Amino acid sequence: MTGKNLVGPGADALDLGAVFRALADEHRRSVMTELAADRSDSERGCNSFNLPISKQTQTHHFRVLREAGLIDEIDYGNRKGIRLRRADIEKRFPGLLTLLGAESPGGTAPR
Amino acid sequence: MTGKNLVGPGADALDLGAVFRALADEHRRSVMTELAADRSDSERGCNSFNLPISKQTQTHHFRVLREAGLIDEIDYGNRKGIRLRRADIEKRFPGLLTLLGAESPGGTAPR
DNA sequence: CTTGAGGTACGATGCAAGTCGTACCTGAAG
DNA sequence: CTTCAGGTACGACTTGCATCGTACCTCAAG
Repeated sequence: MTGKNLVGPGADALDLGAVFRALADEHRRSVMTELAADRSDSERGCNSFNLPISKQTQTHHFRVLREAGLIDEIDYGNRKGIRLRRADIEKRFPGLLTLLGAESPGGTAPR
Repeated sequence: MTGKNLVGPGADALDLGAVFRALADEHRRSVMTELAADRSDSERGCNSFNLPISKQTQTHHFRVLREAGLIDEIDYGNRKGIRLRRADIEKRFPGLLTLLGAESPGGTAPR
């Protein structure tokens, strides 16, 4: 079965404020950082991120990311797929995804 | 008199989370967009931004921007100067300031 | 059919953040 | 000196948001 894509804003309708608000949360940013690091942009499951929060809260965070236009959520009924909207983000905000890789200076250096 | 520079984080200590949280607010982002658009990086006064908020709230917002490492605040006693930390930002998060110029598609023109 | 895992909807809660009122400080101009 | 504009400190208020509890839905495997 193909599953239907849950709606998000169009590529030209991405709002910088919504994007920054979405990326302001640590959990959502860690998801985006993982997605941005995988250049194959393969579809991922919701619990492949090992977020230390309840599933209700995960639903909330993924919705925020989708409504900001950063990811697609594919609904399969009893499970859900996550995919980065790399092309749309790069078109609208070029360089944003690269920024997520600069999270810590020199990779995972101690503080 | 020269005025003393209020303290902010070092260039290598800029935190992406703090930066995104700072840019999530519309008023702070409008300030940063204005600063980023001025390539001369001249020092500006606090009320040269015409923010539609009280001066106490302005004090709050400029402090958040300074503590995120995005601006310098120069204290002259009875007034204050604001300057963009362009070099530090570009070194730590290259492309971030360019992103602020992409606020609305096609410059500032409505569609 | 029943069961169980993945996910959502709704509401409640606790905390962080934006806003402003009052009072006070600093320095320049009278 | 006094006056006044720019700015800060503190507190109160309000809103937004992250979090989770309870209940319900969907689908696949028994």
